[in-house]
Amino acid sequence: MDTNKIIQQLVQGRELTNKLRDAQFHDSGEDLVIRICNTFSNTLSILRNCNGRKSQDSGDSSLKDPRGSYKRRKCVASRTNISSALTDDGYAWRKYGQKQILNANHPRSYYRCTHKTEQGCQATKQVQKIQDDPPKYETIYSGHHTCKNTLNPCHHSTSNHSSLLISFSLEQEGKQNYKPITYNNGSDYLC
DNA sequence: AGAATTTGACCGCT
DNA sequence: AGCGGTCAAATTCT
Repeated sequence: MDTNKIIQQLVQGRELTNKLRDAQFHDSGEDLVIRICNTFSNTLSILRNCNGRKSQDSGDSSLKDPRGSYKRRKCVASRTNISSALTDDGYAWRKYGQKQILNANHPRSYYRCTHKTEQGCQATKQVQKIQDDPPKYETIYSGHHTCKNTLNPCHHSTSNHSSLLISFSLEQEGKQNYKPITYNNGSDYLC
């Protein structure tokens, strides 16, 4: 397939969304537009990754091993998402660590997939607040979900945005649905 | 009671 | 040596 054309189209879409965001800076719509921008950015970075260095990683090395000899994950393909709020990405995450990072005002939280133990899912993410007012959070995703996420999406009858969010989330993650509920400090997202 | 979070320690990398 | 990522025991929550 012609990934260059796809990238070109996505770039155009992102730019248009940026213009839209600048034009209408109202609270309710802004968050959604930011999400859309992030989706474009993520898709682009994924495509560029595939384009640039194909065979590089192919699965993540053995990171595990009992204490004393575990190897750190390095150069794993990652995606960065910057959001004005802590948003649910549809996966169940378990927090496993928190660190104060040098020259950062806020600690960084480390999450791994809840299904890591049962299904060996290697997906992880790091969440860090990068700005106070207005709050902005940077989420760095590493690895891919190999788990079968058993969580079902919430269908709040009051939410008119859910269908939109679902479709974009599907694009972003390649599977699973978006559940528009509040972030729950890293624990499982349950309806 | 089981699951999730917190937090200090450990370990690899630079 | 210092930093950042992960582990795992202790603690808290449901």
